[in-house]
Amino acid sequence: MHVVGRPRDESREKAILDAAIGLVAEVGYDGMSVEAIAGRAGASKATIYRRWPGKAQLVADAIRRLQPEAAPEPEDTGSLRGDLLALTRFMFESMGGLDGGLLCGLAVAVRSDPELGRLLDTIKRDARDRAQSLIVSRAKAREEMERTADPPDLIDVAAALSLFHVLGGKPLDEDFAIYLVDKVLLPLTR
Amino acid sequence: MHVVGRPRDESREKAILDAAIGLVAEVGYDGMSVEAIAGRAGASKATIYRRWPGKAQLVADAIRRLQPEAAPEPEDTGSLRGDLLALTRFMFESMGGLDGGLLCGLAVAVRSDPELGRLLDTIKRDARDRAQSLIVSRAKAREEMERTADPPDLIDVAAALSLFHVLGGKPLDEDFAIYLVDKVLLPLTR
Amino acid sequence: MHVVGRPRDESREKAILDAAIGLVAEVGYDGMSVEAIAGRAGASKATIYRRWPGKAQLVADAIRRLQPEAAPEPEDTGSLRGDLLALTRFMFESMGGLDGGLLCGLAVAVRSDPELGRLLDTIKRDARDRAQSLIVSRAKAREEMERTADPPDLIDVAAALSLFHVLGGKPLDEDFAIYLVDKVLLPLTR
Amino acid sequence: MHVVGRPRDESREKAILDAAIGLVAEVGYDGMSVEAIAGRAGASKATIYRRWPGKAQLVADAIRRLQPEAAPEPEDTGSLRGDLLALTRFMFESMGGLDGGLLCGLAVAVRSDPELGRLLDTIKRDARDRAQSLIVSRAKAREEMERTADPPDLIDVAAALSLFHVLGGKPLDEDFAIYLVDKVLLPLTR
DNA sequence: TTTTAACCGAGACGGTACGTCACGTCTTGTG
DNA sequence: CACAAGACGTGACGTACCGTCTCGGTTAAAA
Repeated sequence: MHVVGRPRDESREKAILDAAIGLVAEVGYDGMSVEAIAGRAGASKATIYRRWPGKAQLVADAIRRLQPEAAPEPEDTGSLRGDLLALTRFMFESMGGLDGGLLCGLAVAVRSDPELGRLLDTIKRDARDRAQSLIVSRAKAREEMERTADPPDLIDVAAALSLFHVLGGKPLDEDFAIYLVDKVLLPLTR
Repeated sequence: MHVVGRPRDESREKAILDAAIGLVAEVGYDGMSVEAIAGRAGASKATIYRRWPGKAQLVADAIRRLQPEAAPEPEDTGSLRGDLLALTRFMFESMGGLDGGLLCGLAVAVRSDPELGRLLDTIKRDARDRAQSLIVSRAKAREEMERTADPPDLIDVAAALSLFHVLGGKPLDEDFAIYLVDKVLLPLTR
Repeated sequence: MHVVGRPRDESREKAILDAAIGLVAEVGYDGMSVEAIAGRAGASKATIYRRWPGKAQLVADAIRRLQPEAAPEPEDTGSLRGDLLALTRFMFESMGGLDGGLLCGLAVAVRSDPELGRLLDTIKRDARDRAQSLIVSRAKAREEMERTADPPDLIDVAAALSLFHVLGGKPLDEDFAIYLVDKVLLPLTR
Repeated sequence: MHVVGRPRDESREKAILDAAIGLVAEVGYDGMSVEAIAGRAGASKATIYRRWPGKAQLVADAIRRLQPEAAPEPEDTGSLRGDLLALTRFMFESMGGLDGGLLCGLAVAVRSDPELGRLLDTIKRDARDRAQSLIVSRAKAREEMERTADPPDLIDVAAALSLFHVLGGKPLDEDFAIYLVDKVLLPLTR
């Protein structure tokens, strides 16, 4: 362990990740260069490579940071449909930055950083564990669902369809949210 | 239109696309070089760049070719569940090549060739128009579905979940097909 | 020997050589392409390669054509100095096109066509054989030179200095002609 | 001016120029590739293109380096003829590498680097300023030349004739040196 | 008159070099 | 030590040119 020498300037990390996120969104994974990240962050390549093993891992980390550290407690809207809509809208928001370009970065980065492969899980895992069970139990309490119902992972379905939607170049708007809830999620609870 | 000059050797196109597909599958989009494609195809870079504007578009085209030109008539298995399973298995097969590496190629290529964005549509469009309506009408005839039922685009849902599944690094196996049909597709028909 | 088939269109040769000369003068040997020659001549590459083995030989041929087929009888100006000046001016004229660009073409072409190496001889050979002896004998008749004088090849010297001059980027103007005659050629006759 | 950053490794320059000279001599300007220079120098194309704008300028620089930085003091041989012969032999030596291939490189490079056009001057400028005046003043002291004599630039003449000679494919040997001195240079001093 | 064979323009082909750019490593001086 | 700056080797990119080839079409001598 090193006990002497100049300590790392932890502010660099944020600057670099912010620059990376911005560039992924603007020009995509392939269109950006590590040099551009360094330039925008006012950092140097040496600093970047001292902290991350490569471009892919850096971008992976940057995307990871995009996810909210703590999904807020899903609010109780009073109905299953309302809860699902709120969940969908929240997911849209947290995927907001994930337009085509960012997803490409993700898809590529996933190759070099298998651990990032679980990011897609993470997008929904917390939500599922803390949201789905809550929403479902509320719905059962309201007797909107049968006690014995065992729906599939709704968040999986919602995330998958949203990803598919956005990959096709279409926007994650209210129309799609309503379609998603009324034609897919809600029927799956019955 | 050009009326004179040496005509293009159309056999080159197939050779080049085959080489591209092979390399995407073996080393991934980033790991392959245009020169390697040319070498494997017994072609020259000039020939490649005469036909495609760049690497991304070439790979996009190559992936496009993977799709079956004509989806076969979906067989009548005698039950809605059987039909859906057959459809799912067929889709898995036609997505077979789309492992992680290939999907990365796709994800990157999609950026430079918006038209490829509609590939995801194409994966299912024909199938939907000729399969979903057939399967649904058969199911209604068998009285497995209500006459008035209007399920969402089942193929959309199936494709989206499959893509999501494979992006997470998991295989498109029989277990997942059964989960997909029994927990998602079939419930959506009710 | 072929006795049947369409005979060559001899007009193509001139068109191609003219185009080649023009391009050498405009953009230099390296800056021009065989395709550009073909385009400017309204010809095709096949026609060019049917007649010349390569670019260097074509350019060599084109430069060769620049030389006058027959040097005119050098006029008798009444004095040795006048004769030498006239000779020098004539040489400048016949080297007129040989600016830097053209000389580069020549220098490169000479490598691939040793026969062209003798072009530099040709620039002066005829002149020497038919001019130097004439000028010298006239001068001896006028008693401007001793009967026994045996000057070096004046045209060699004139050509070499002119080439050197032009390679340095300086123009073959009247000032240089007078310098050449008064400071070099004339002294060599004494 | 840059005050920070890794300084250039000046040893690379020599390695690259040496490699370039070697290749020009071996295969000629056209026959060599920048990649070959890089390979032989143990350098990379990036390093080459960071220092020179292109192949022509690199070769120009390499040829420039061929010239001796400091022409040695011309020795006093005791006679004008001896001094001129010594000068001629020295010039032959310093032009030694300038065979056909190297001259082609020069001729081409001259186009892209006008400053190199003055290389031909440099071949002789120093020599003239420090040698011609010395040789001439010695000759005048020995009363081999008239005090009032004002010969042309002998080194110009010698260099021009030598260049012309070598361009014609003929060697710069002792025979030519003697011809040059006895038939041209010496007569010009009278 | 028909055949025949070489010519012509256009332009695709395999190759090879060009000059650019990015990656990830390294080597400076400064704090 | 960390850091900014930036040179380094490596290697892919996309462009341009070379010299060859294959087309459809033309032209004149031979049959």
